This record gives sequence, structure tokens and C-alpha cells, in this order.
Amino acid sequence: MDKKKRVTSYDVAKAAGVSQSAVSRVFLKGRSVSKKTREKVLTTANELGYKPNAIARMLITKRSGMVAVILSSRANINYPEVLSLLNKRLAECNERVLLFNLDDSEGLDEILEQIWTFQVDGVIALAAHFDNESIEKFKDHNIPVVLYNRVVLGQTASSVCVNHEQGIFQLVTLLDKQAHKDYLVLAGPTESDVANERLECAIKALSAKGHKDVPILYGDYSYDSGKQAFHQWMKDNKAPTAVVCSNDPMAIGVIDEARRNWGLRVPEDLSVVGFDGVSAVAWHSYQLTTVKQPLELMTKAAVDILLEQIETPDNPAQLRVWSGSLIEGNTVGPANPKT
Amino acid sequence: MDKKKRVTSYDVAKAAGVSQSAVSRVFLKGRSVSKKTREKVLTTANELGYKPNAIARMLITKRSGMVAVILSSRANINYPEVLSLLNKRLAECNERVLLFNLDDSEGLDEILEQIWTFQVDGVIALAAHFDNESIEKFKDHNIPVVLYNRVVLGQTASSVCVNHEQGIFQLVTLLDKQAHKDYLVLAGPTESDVANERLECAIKALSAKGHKDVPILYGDYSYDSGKQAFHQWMKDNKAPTAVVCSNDPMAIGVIDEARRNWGLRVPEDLSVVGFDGVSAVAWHSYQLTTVKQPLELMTKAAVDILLEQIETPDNPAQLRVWSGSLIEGNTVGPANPKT
DNA sequence: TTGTAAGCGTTATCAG
DNA sequence: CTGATAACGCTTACAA
Repeated sequence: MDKKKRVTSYDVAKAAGVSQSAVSRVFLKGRSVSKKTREKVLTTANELGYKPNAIARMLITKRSGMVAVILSSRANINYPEVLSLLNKRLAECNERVLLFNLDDSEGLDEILEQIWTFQVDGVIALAAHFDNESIEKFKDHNIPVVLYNRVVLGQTASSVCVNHEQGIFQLVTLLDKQAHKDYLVLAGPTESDVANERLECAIKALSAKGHKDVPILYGDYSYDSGKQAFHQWMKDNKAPTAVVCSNDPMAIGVIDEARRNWGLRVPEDLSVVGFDGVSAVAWHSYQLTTVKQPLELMTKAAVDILLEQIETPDNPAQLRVWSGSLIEGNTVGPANPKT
Repeated sequence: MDKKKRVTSYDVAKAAGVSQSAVSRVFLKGRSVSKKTREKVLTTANELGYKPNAIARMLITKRSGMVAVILSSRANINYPEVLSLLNKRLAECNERVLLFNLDDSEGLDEILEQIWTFQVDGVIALAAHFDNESIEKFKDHNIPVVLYNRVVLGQTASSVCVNHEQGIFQLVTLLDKQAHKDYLVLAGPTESDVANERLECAIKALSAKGHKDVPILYGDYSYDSGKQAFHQWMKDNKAPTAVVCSNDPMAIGVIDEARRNWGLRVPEDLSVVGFDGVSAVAWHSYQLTTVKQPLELMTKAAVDILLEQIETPDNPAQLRVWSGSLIEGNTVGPANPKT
């Protein structure tokens, strides 16, 4: 009694006195089965504990019901909601998430091969290290891809994005209105496309307001890197009056460093803005002014677009861009240079 | 040129002038193939862009190479590292993560059926709503389960846990040494087993130090719920001198609320401890005293145990428990009751 | 509406 | 070492 063989549609068929295909039809939507046999099959299936084997189904239908989600550890740790929301939306559409972690570009080819062998229906890519060549490979394999917050130059794949340019422009405008002149930009890791885009947007926005040659510091998106970058700068330079950070944790790091080690009050002496709208920005000790990504809308759209591409692969790629919403915290004040 | 049919082992066999089974053997480890045919097959496979079809392999080998990870949104958002670490470890062992989200118990049965149809090799469960009955179902289906931070009474499934009792005892001891007498316990959501266990441990530890009938507040593990719970308490009651919180974000909420709205200094007037050791506890504005879970060790063990159960299903279930490490921040000070 | 039979693309078995 | 051939458990024409 311990060698429990899996019960198949044949077993059910035999027990119910019908053909195997009848059993199969009962478990498929929109197939013509008489009420009588349906009930007969359903009850015996229940007795035997039969559940259709998804693997066998995948093999014949050539649809796996799985979507590969490629992300980096950093992406998941900074935006855990994204994965949860994607998963939930996909589950509603009867697709499961098969997870792939891509932290350094070395493993990329290996991951692509894996994805290919698993016959996934589509791919959603959030990873930083993801070049255009790889995107082309998916095209070659006829497997639809949706990029999340990743701009493509050639526009061969669909993507959903937050409008970095508009969001950062809003933040810079806010600072500019307060008559700030001494700016600092704290950028993210140079390997990240998103980080580079945010940096460019910051430079462009500042430039549009007449602030050229703003010094640029680099961090890795972490709190500590924000602290450290600001510390390094302050050791050798005069304090800025405004810091434009490429994400929220770094901005919070800058705030803590400024307050703790350099006697700067925020926002009286120093204004700081972030980006993303993570939950901690609302914490009372910070109340960071930032721009929030509409994650629910973006994830929903990513799934919708992907499913559309799965159903009708010949539809052209599309790009959808959302404006972020400004969160006015308490970290922006009038310029007040320390002399 | 656009109807790209997938290339199969037959195509490669024909092109290379060998049998289909020869091709198959080349792509399997430890199969005897002559050097000559191996090379021949490998090069033509490369030319044609052949990759074995994992689905077909699953069907015949009855191993899917996939592990179901069941988690709640809250779990992923509070402990995003756990999923990343699990995924990385599993990938090293050639297992992929198939994700299942379980937020309310209503969908449980549905998810279990899905998991069953996907023929996953094993399950790692981090979800809060996961009763013993469900665990039994996996046993019935012969599919190994490892529970993550979830105690089982019957001990029919393996599990890895942080030692809540020991960790909380350390924290309470720290407070007791500072002569605190007026305690408050801030517990997590009552639906969560982990939350309930932490609450029990707190009561037990306080009781062991002679502090009986400590008032208990409830939150949902979020920053806001910590703020709010403390606010409610303070409206009608005298300030405690020490708050034992069931996780870090709630503790940080308590700190902010105490400082902002009740003029309490931390740690001079109020001591606060948390649990988990999330990254924000190190932020300078808080520097929370807490206990950190050894996530790397725990996730590694979860995977190791699961794989062992997959290889040798008759091995008995095992429980592994780790002590958390005390992080002494700056939120515990001598008792100093405000009169 | 039902049953028969032909796949889907592998791996496993067993002669040669 | 190699090549037939039989599974694996399902879906899907096709014929009845």
C-alpha cells in the first residue's frame, strides 16, 4: 500500500466504464460531453483522487502555462511588491511564475537556455543586466517578452515603464523653485540601465533649469552607499544645498549622514529628494520628498501586454509609460547655503 | 521562413546520421557515448540550435525539476531576501522555483491542486495560512514539504526555524537587566502562526523574569500599525518604559510615534526592541535593538533538507532550529518611568 | 455525443 | 557503444 502509483485518465476511464478521451473532455472547457457521463466521470475521478497531469498537457498543447520572470536579487529586494503583484495577476490569468535570478551577466546565457527548454509561454524581465542581444534571442525563439522599467532603443520588445524624465523633472522643478544653486546628484550603479537613465534625466532637468556641470556621485542604491557617498563628498568639498538621489534608500542614507556627521538640518540646511516611493519614505524621521511608481498599474499592464502577445504573437510591440506621482514630504526647503 | 518549428532530437539525429537515442544520450550525464558521435551530435545540435525539451523529459522521468514555493505577499514583502536566497540555492541544485501566492486561506485548496498537477519535486512553504491538514495532503501525494519558520505540532513535515524563544528571551533579559517594570507587548497578526509563537515567547520570557499580566497590543506587522497601536494605548494609559515588538517595522513605528506625539525620548524614556533584523534597523535614526535571523543558513538548510527528502523520501522528517544573533542598537536604556 | 488512434519529444529497456 | 521500440499521460482529429 505504499507504492502509490499516480492515477491517470485511463484509470478513471476504466473505473467509470467510459473511454479515456471522454475523461479528458470532462476536464476541458467547452468540450461536448453529456451530462450523464460528465457526472459519472467526475464522481469516480473524485473517488480515485484524479487530477490531470499538467506536464503531459504541456507536451501536447505546446503551452506550459508558465511565465518566466527574470529578476535580480537587488530588484526583488528593492521592489518586492512587483513580484507579488505580477504573480497575483498572472495567477488570475491561469499562468504560473517560474522564477529566474540574474545577478551578474555571466549566467545570462545559461538562464536563457533554461528558459528555452522550459517552454515558457512568455517572459517578463526586470533584471538590470539584460542586453539587446538577449532580447533578440527570444524573438528568434518566438517567445514574447515584456520589459519592466527598461528602455529599449530598437523597440523590438514591449515594455512598461515609469516616466523617469517627467518624475525627475518634477522633483528638480520643486528644488529650483526654492532657489537652490548648489546641487549634487547621487546616481545608482552604472551597470543598471534604469540607474543610468535616471542619471541622464537628472542632468537634463537640472540643465534645463540652468544648472550645468553638477557634480555626480555614485552609489549602489543602498542606504549605506548613500551615506558613504555623501561622506566622501563632504570630506573634501563644500556642502551642497540640494541632493538629487536616484532612489529612496540612498536619499535616506544622505539624510542620516548629513544630520549625524555634518550638523546639517534637513530641510533647513539641505534639501534631499529620492525616487520610487518605497514605504519607508513615509516614516516620520524622514518624510522624504520623492516620486512614487504606480506599481499596480504597471504590473497589471505588463501581464496584460504579455498575454496579448501570447495570444496574438503578430501584434506589434508596444510601450506604455506612466507618470509617477509626486509625494511631497518634508525634505525640501528654501536654499540656505552654509558659508 | 516564419513558421519556425521547434527542432527536436530527431532532427539532430537525422542531420548527424545517428539514431535519436544517440542524441538523447549525448545530452545526459554519465551515459556511454563514443567521443566521435558525441562531437558529431554536439556540433550539429549547435548548428540547428537544438535544446532538449524539458517538458518531455519531465513526462518520462517523472521529475519536473521544479520546486513550489508558497508564500504570502506579506512574507515576500517583509523578507524579500528569503525568496532570492532560496531561488539561488535551488538554481545551484538544478531546481527551478515555481511561485505560488497564498494570501487568504480561501484559495488554499485551489493552490494545492495546482501544485499537484504541476508534478513539482517538492514544496517549500512560507505562508502563514497553512494548516496541518494541507501538510497531510502533501504526504498523501508523496511530495516532500519543508516548512520555513513554521512550527508543527505533529512534526510530520520537516522544518527550518529561527529560535524565537531564545531570541526573545535575550531581548527581554536585556530589558530586565535595565530594571524595567512597565512593559507592553506589541504582537503581530493573530492569523499568523509565527506571530502567535512570538507573542507566547514574549509572555513566557517576561513571566520568567517576574513580569506577569503584561498588556498586549496587536498590529499587522506594518510600520503604521505599530504607530497606531502605540497611539491608541497612550490615549488611555500611562506610558510603559519598555515595548517588546514582534517585528522591526512595528518597533520603528512605535519609536516614531513615541518621539513625535508623546514627547518620549528613545532610549532615555522608552526602550523598544524588535525582531528579525531587517536592514532598516541599522539606519541611524533608529538603531533598533533586535535579533537577526540567519537567513542564509536557514534558506540553505531548507533547500538541503528538501533535496534530501526528494532523493530519499523514506528518510524521517527533521527540524532544524537556529539561534538568532542579538543586534545591540541604541533603543534600550535604563528604566526611567515618567510619572 | 462518443470511442479509436495518432501524436507531443523525451528517456528507458534491451538486443545487437 | 549503438539503434529499435516501448513507455510517459495527455489532447485532438476523425469516424462512428
